[in-house]
Amino acid sequence: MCEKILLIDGHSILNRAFYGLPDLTNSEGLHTGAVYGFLNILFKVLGEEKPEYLAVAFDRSEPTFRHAKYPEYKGTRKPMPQELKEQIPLLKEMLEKMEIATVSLAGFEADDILGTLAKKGEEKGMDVIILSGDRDLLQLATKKTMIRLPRTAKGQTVIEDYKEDQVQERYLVTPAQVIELKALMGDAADNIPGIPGVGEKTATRLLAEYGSIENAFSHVEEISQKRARESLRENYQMAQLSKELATICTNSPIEFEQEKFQLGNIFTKEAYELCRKLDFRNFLMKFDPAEVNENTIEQDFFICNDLEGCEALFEKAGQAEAVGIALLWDKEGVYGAGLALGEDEMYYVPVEGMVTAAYLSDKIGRLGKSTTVCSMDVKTMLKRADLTPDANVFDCGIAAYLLNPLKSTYTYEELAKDYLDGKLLPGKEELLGKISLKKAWEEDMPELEHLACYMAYTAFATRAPLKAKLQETGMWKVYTEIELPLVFTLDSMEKWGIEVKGEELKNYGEKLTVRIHELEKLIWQQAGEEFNINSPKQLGVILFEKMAIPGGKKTKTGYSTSADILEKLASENLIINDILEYRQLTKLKSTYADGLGAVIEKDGRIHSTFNQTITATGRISSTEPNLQNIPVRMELGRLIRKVFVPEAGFVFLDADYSQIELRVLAHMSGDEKLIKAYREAEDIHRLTASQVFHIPLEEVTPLQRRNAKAVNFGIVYGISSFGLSQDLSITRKEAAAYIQKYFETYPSIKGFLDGLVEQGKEKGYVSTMFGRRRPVPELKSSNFMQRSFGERVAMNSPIQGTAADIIKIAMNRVYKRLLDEKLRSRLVLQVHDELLIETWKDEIPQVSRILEEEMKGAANLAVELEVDMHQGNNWYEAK
DNA sequence: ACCCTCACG
DNA sequence: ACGTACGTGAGGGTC
Repeated sequence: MCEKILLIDGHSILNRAFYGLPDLTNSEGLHTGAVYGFLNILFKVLGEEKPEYLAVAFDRSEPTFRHAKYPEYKGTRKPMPQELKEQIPLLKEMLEKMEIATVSLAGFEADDILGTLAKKGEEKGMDVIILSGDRDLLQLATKKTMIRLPRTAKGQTVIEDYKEDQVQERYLVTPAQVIELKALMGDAADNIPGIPGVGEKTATRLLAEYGSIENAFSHVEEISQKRARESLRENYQMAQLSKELATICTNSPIEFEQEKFQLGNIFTKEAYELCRKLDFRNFLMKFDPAEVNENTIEQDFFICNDLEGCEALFEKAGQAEAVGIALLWDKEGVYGAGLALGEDEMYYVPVEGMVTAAYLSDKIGRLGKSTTVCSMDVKTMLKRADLTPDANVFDCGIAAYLLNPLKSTYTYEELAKDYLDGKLLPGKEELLGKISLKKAWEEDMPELEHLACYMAYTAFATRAPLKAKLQETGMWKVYTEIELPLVFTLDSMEKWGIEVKGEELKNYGEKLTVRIHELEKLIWQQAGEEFNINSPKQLGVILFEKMAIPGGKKTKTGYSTSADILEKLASENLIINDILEYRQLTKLKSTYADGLGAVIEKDGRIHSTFNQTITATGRISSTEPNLQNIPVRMELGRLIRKVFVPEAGFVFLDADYSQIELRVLAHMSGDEKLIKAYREAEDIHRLTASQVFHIPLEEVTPLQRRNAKAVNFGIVYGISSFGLSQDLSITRKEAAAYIQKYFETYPSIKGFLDGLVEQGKEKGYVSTMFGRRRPVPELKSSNFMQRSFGERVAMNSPIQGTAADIIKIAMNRVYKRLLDEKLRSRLVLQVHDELLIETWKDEIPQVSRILEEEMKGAANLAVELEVDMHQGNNWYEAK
């Protein structure tokens, strides 16, 4: 086997990555997408080729010998975008840290360096691989030099390989003739003119017949095509110059520094740190942990796998002031636990022999009574650890969420980076990759021990800085009095779940299917062809091209077919109504009938997950399935609620706050008139209409009420005349007039909202009544749209967030009272302003009282918090 | 993986 | 001139 050298065309591959892939930015806002793409392809090719030598060539900014011959060379290039430009030094830094040789030479392009090194490599008897995005390089292909050209096909990167023979096969010319081809055809990118009137076809034919431009010229009279013949005659000199320009120099004055090109370990500690900094998580696992880990935490990891040892360990842990705990489990089993007794004392306890899942559950439960159990995610741990609501726990994920609710994940390695002076720990993905916990456990992988210990370590070590920051920011109370107790409340709701009648759900779905098929036929009939109605793309073409319904474009990718657009066209086009009904029914079928049916568990109940660290405002969210968006507005959809039923002997009590956000607004703004309105009014929207339009309450028309209601909503969302005009289908001017009248009617509201924006700009965040913060970085944006968004967010978040705080407080109190008063009734759902309690029939009066007292009493506002309550034998009836 | 659409508050 | 209401999650289509 020959030795092999890989030569890379640096700029060309970087360019390709930049234009071919979505841009990325790291947490500091650096553009990194092109560097990421470059490394991706580098790793791929290194894996395939396994070369002994490697060099990356770059162009330089100085003029080259080609400019001396032809000053217009590359003269029409567009300037490189800043986002790409700034990635060049970044790539060079990365290559340097990977100890990969980079080569450049004043007066020469990267191509010339590649050509020269390829030739020298061959002379040394090596196989040569050239990686570039530029087809011009094909002229360098030989029997021993292969050109590899990556391209994107169907979202996947595939590499075309060319040795001498493949060039001939694909382009019907020899590598040397690639130069002639380019000279004949010209190259717009390099500003090489070529022969006008000669394209790829003619050029290839000329070369097949005459071999070269010179020979073609000497037989110019024989060329049958008139245009080509005359053009070649006229432009022969230019063609010769083009040929010179297109020829890659293979004897540039560059050394073949064999030693420097030698490929060593590219996965150095320095490169690792840069990958970290750039958030290239996918690459981190390529590095050898032993090599890159500067921290010596792993020295302090111990395994404890016998019962006696565990007894002693938990005994000692129970006496510590706090312990970090990480419980490793998934649906298939419990695998072990990590314990941190100090920053330099971590233990891994695998489930094994006498140390069972139940043993760990019990031991962790006991720790909750004697010490503070710190965890990255307490609620998840509660599913397999016997901790009661009175346990002492610290939840690092929730603490970090409060400190910055805009992050999408709160993993231990992120928390270590953010709260332990930038400490770099390997994350789960990096340790285990795609390997499941179960597999790692079965095979006794050391990475599982490391995962458990790092997680426990982080939980332990971040507690103090997180607590300090929460106190500094005034959020310690929100944390201890709202969020932490809520962990237990939500855990209980998840565990109870809610019964769903699977059979009825199936019947409902089948009824939908019948009508869906009818509609499908009707729609196809009217369209005159069969097509996928679910495809907005196909539907757009059918409606707005084939049927030529006037409606026009909206989105970047094609026509908008959303319901609000279609509804405007419905009156004149019968097909539209059928499409709208079809859409409605397929939604009900796929998301609800089928979707919910698929997640009913063996106990006949659905156990959703309530996420506490997702939203920017402080609300909770619900997933797998989402039980916070079960249909209610349309009757047909609302019927789904009939399949949600209480267990035998129970009924549902459903309690919801009446206009909680508007009441919060009244309180926070202190607007006397709005507060007074709430004290008097039965129907706030009607009263708003009466006051805004200066008409007696009795004379308010339904339309006026509807408009006033929309304005009330708009205010809460961070009003804009455009948004309101869209909602009400009125002009912006009219919308602006409504808003102005509203602000005149309730004068303190405007001042309050402006104050929120002002505060957001000044402090960088806005706050709820209880001190929960939301950062609003958009307010500093130079982009108008972004800034406007920031302003609306600044106005909305304190209102939405305060309402979220209030219902969370109410939930905790309701949950506590149900426990304290030893009731069988249980909280099962929260839908932002609504609580659903599965109520033991004998307890109905008591639970009603509890709900009313705790919901109304959750906050003391200048206006009453009003609660509507209903009872029923299913969720439909209880609304 | 991303967009569109639509369900809820 | 920009081109939007605030906050979510899920399913289907497309590339």
